[in-house]
Amino acid sequence: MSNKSIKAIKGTFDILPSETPLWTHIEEVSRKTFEQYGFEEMRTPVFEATELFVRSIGEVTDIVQKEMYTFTDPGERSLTLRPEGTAPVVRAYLEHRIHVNQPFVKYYYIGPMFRRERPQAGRTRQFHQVGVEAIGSDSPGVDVETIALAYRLFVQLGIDDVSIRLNSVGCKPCKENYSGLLRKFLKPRISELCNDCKQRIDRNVFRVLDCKETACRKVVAEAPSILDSLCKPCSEHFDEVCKLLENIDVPVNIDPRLVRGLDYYTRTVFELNHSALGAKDAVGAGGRYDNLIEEMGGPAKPAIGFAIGLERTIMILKKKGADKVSSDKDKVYLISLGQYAFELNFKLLEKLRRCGINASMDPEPRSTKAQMRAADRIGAAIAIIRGDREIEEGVVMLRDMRKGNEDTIRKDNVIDKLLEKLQGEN
RNA sequence: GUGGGUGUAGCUCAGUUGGUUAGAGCAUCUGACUGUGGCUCAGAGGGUCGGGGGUUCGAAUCCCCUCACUCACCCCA
Repeated sequence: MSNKSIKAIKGTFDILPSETPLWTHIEEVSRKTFEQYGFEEMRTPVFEATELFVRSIGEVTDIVQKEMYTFTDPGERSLTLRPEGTAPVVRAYLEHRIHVNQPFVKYYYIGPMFRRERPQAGRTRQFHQVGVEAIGSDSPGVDVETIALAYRLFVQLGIDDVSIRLNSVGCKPCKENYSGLLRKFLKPRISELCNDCKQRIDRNVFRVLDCKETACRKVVAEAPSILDSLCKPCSEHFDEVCKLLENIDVPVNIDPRLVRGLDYYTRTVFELNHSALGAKDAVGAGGRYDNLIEEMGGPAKPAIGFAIGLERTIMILKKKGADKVSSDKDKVYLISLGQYAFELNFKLLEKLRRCGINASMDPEPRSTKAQMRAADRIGAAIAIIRGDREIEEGVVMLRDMRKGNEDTIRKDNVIDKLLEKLQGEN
């Protein structure tokens, strides 16, 4: 390929018509499932003030430090393409003062996110997420509803073998206590840890728990559990979450080593994993963020949410061979033998479309064979064939492309006959 | 940011120790079938062999540089 041609930029990709039905299917299933659970759609801009993400995600996180698409607009404002969906929703929630008359709200969003990472399987620079945020309650029931929804969504998509990891990182004091304990535990064993983890002890201790190096895992296996460091309210909250989850048969594995990358998480955190994805196998994740809204200058409103990655969901569906979605409405193809027939068909084409029938025809009257092939290729249910013979008799021929039989009918009855046939099949 | 791998037709890929007009399958178009798709058969179109430089009588093949893509690590969904 010539390197002069303009190509989609690294980490982005086109979704061609052969793939769009799968994407719209996932979006439709998501919308339907979210609305069953009482969530409403929120749409926010794809770019925001940079400050929004710096404050919410956390200044020292990798996302903010090196992965954001940040630019200065001609008005000298620093803007950033959203790297995740929670902060914008929270911003909109506060900006419209929704808490004033709606103490508890449930939102969902669907759309592209942007992070400048090195692309690889299941990770692109423009990627797509669907997610939810439930704002205004710290009831364990909301945690459970949210986790159940995440699980349900995958089941609805035909993925019933996700595994769910669940943990609680506690409230702020719990987190601080535990990070102290963990440091105290790790410092004497620092020589046993990998180089990355040696630095993590000071920068972000929790991440040591997540390390995949076997040496680190060995050390971590004996580390104190965060669940033992929770304060009484956090501990009771977590127990209640676990109990309720059991009641409704959502399978979770409690994993005291589960931590999240974003700073704002508190208490319940969870991750949905699938074996088809390999080492980094998260397809969805979320958790509580009880302090974020207050930290963003709003009222003290506890909240919880999650997001799932669509590219990864599609990877799973493809590996399962479940990525073929049923085709839409039946189509009709008009075949013209000769110029005059072509003109008559062109008139009929528009009439059919006005009746709500999906109809198309060749842009020019080619050979019968070529037009038949075209009809076959688009998967037409019915071909309307018209040539000099039919014109002379005032009829058209309807060919059922699946059965292979043909009917000759009067041209004035075409639409009624078509509607009848198409309806009979659907 | 780090480390591997791969670049030949729209797609998937062959291409021998360097050898002259660069191949196959799929896809597309045309025909066999002068008005009928899927199957079969025949034919056609489609390539600056990623780019640049070097070695050589001769380079897709060997050397150097470069670009792109890809997988993994880091981190995240």
